[in-house]
Amino acid sequence: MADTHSNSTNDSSENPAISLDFIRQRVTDDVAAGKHGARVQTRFPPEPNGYLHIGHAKAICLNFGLAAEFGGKCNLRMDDTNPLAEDTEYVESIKADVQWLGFQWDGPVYYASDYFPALYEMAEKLILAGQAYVCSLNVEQVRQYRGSWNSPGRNSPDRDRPISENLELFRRMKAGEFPDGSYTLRAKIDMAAPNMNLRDPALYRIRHAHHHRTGDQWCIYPTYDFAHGQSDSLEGITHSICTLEFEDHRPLYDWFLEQLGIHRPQQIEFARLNLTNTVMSKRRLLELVKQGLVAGWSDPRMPTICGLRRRGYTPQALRQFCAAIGVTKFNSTTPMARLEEALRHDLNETAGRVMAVLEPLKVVIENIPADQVELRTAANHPAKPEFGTREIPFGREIYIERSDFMENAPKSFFRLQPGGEVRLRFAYVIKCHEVKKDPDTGEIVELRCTYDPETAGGKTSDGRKIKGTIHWVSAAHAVDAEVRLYENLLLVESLAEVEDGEDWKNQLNPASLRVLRGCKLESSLRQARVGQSFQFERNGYFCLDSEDSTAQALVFNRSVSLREAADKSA
RNA sequence: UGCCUGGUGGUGUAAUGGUAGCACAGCAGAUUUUGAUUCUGCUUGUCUAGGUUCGAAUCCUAGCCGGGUAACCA
Repeated sequence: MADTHSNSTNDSSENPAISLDFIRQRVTDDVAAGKHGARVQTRFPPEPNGYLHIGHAKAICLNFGLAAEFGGKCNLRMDDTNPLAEDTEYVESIKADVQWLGFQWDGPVYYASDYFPALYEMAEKLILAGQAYVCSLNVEQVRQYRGSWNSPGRNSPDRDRPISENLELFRRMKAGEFPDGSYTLRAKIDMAAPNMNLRDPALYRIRHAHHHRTGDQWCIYPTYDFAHGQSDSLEGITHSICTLEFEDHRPLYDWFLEQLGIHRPQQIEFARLNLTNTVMSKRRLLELVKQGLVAGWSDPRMPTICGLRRRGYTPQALRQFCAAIGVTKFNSTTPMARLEEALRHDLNETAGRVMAVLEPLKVVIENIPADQVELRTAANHPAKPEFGTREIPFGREIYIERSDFMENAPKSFFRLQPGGEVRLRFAYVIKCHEVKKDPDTGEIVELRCTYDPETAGGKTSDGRKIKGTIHWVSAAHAVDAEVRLYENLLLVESLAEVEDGEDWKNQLNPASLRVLRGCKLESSLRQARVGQSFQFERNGYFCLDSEDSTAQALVFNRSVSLREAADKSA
């Protein structure tokens, strides 16, 4: 997929830091020591059972970034050892998301399933070496035999099965002679090991299931532990980076490679990303999608890569964010505001400015004839002349934001009020002298104003100060559109605050999506393309919705609001 | 309760025995035709207790607190 964001990039903040994080430090040391022939090869190994999210982006930036910085390579490998959960739909989305983020894997996409034959051979090798056996215990029995943290486990009654019998049974498992769950192949390590992962872990289980790539070729599938390290090894990975929960698996990862006598990558664990006010677990994300609580994986409220993309996040902003949060082993939580700030930082530099009125209030400028239209020149970026200018029509009837007018305004309010003046951005100063209301509801329906012809461009001829400047759109030229405003998905910062037994979905923010219809946009927005970001002046950064917008019915998403001064009135 | 692992301002993250810095947030001010941006300044921190050392966030000991971990998930 192409980088659909046409705005120019600004990756200056992605320059290599002066200080290295602990992983980069370690890789630096390894290279200096000539380990693995001073070669650096990483991999990003997602399981294709869901869509990638911002947490994966951290891992992607780390793995691909590391490879790039050390002149190495990074593979993309689908960790597809569980046919029950995986699907090609996910494979395709993962590839698209990685590329959109701006990374390209080395060579073809790899699959753990490509190694099923090799893995099978390794399993037989372990059986022959007396280090693996076929066990007939069921799930419940295995749990009981495993013991607990305080008590050692007991050996399986099948632990001392003769090698020849193990081999025969394993081959029959492969041949499909047994039903699911009837046998497993287990490593023979130590049922009293303090590390539970070493208490004879399962290597293979029987699953008469259709695999998204190997079809019905196999009915036994390797477990994560048996597949991951060896896959790394087969690909010549030097540094196998994963998240903290795999720390306890490292001894097992190393054990397999040592027993098999094959290339030994170094597993290094880092803390996964936690973000406030959102959900990140695949299970919960899937729950939102399945229950229709969001409009699919790409709902702009989702922390998925495709959701963020549709929301208007740029690859640059995401990469900058990942670089800024750093890599450690400390279990931290990053405020959502930090992510939003990364987007603003990028878009402030790259997004062209336009005017759009989200909640329109009609203003009639009485001293302009009905048929008069004047073109005003507007800068496309206040600080970047190279963005050029555009002509915007100005006439008798315009729309301004309802919130930019107040009848009984406090002193701190410096936009439009009865008898007061305000500057129309790029146009003239207007003065309000009449407020028209709906006789029944009392709602303000129209403002009658006059403009000062001596204030072309907004500068007064007599030197009087005009404090407020508001945006506006010519009523005769405005384009109607739907605009979607987004807020945090969750009301609470963390789901840890949810009490046991309570449905976490009670914490979903009812205001996470607010749809505004009949918004009045500057006509240039008709030419907006998917992937292009704009700043609607004073309102925030917006982009065309990639799924629901049509030429007849434009739909814009607010990517992120502008920062607002704390004391802003009204 | 075992094992693994971590603890630096409000939130993150540097300092690799030698001035505790940076970012985000917050506060105050300047500039501003976006209450944006930009710029300036400020507040707030080494989990605790001992020890080693001329000198400790860093090394040692003990404690305290947090996270992970007992799928035929990954």
